[in-house]
Amino acid sequence: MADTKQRLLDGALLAVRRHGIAGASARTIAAAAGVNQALVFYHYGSVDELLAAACLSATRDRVSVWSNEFRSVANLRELLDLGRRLHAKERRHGNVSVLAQFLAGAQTDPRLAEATRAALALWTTEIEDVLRRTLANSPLAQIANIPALAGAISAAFVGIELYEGVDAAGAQRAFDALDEMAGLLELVDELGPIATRALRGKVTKVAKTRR
Amino acid sequence: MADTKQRLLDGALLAVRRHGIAGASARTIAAAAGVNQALVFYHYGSVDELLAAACLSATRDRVSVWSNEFRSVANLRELLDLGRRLHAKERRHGNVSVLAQFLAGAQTDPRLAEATRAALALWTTEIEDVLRRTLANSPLAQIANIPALAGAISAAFVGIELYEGVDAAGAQRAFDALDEMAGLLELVDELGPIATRALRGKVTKVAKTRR
DNA sequence: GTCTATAGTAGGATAGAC
DNA sequence: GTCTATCCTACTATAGAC
Repeated sequence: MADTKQRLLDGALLAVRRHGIAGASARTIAAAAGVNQALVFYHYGSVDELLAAACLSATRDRVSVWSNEFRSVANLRELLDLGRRLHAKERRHGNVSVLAQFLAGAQTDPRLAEATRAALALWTTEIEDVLRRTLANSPLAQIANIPALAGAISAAFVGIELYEGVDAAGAQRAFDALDEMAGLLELVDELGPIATRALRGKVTKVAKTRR
Repeated sequence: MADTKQRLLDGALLAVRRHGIAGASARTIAAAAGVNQALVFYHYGSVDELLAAACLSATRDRVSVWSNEFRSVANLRELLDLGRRLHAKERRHGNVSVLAQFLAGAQTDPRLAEATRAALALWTTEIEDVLRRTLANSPLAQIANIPALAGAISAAFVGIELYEGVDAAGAQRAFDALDEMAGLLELVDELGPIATRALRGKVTKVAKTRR
């Protein structure tokens, strides 16, 4: 059945959630999936291959769930707020630190690295679209490299996810701190026409010297 | 000898660098340290315990190496520049992704979690001092929770480290993007007395409503 | 496609000689 | 303190019955 392949994908994620990437073996995965251990190799050839497939498939699922929310984000603060809701909800379902686990495992496993890079790119693309849209009329757009900034945001988010695993309260405070920073950017935006024009002028100057 | 305990600490790091946290076994560690495998258990009781000790000891070493540099940082941009130099140099010595590896392993291992939290706190404290010093005269200080912001910065840094493992060019671009953001903050700082006063006023207002 | 059985390997941990 | 030898467990992967 095609059902078994799917169960193995789900089982792989469950095993990573429960035991970390290090403890996700053919046996723990099969147990979590409720299928026979040999089927891992029959359907996917190796544990690594299954993990890579699970990483991509799961990320595709989650991104598509949040895709509409990303589309409705109107400014940086809302993006941060979405990030926070996403963090909270996905964590409750245990879907969060999984990507971070894959990322860690990818450091020493090329096959996993390829899949993880692709999975992260799915999130980054969503953020990129938001930035392009929300920064369209901002001086920031002139100075910022949007895809690069999107990558930085994704990476930072993953870092805070990992941080949460060792210091939950600290991670919560970190999100608060980013809220404060976003609030500051908002204040800059509301400074009034004179200051805004001055800032825009400076930014344009800097942007020129960069080219 | 006390020498053997040290060799095991070094071997543990070497093993994590080479094989990731998942591949750091008593055997690979002992091989990297050039000592007998049984000594892991004689000196540290278990592999986890050795890894925890290695994480703390190594972080203490690295932090003390960079401590003077942290002390000479005068503004946010210099902090970012230090972060970049730190990233480059430590990575060349392979000392970088180690903390990220520990952090990933810590997600499913309480003993490792404790040590990793403490190790990360060593870096965070350094950053906290820098922020407190450099933001002393900035409107930012009123609005920002300095320890929380330091935590966010540490976590984000670790995230970019992990990101580098799957997409080196992307990580490089992420640093560039953060440079651009720091540049923007600098521009805001240089806006001139009128705009600065306006911003300061707004910030004070916001800060009040928060209390 | 799915199962059992098993070969072969690697790892955690300990006992006991030196 | 350090070594060899070893036990036991868990893992990857495959062969072969059904």
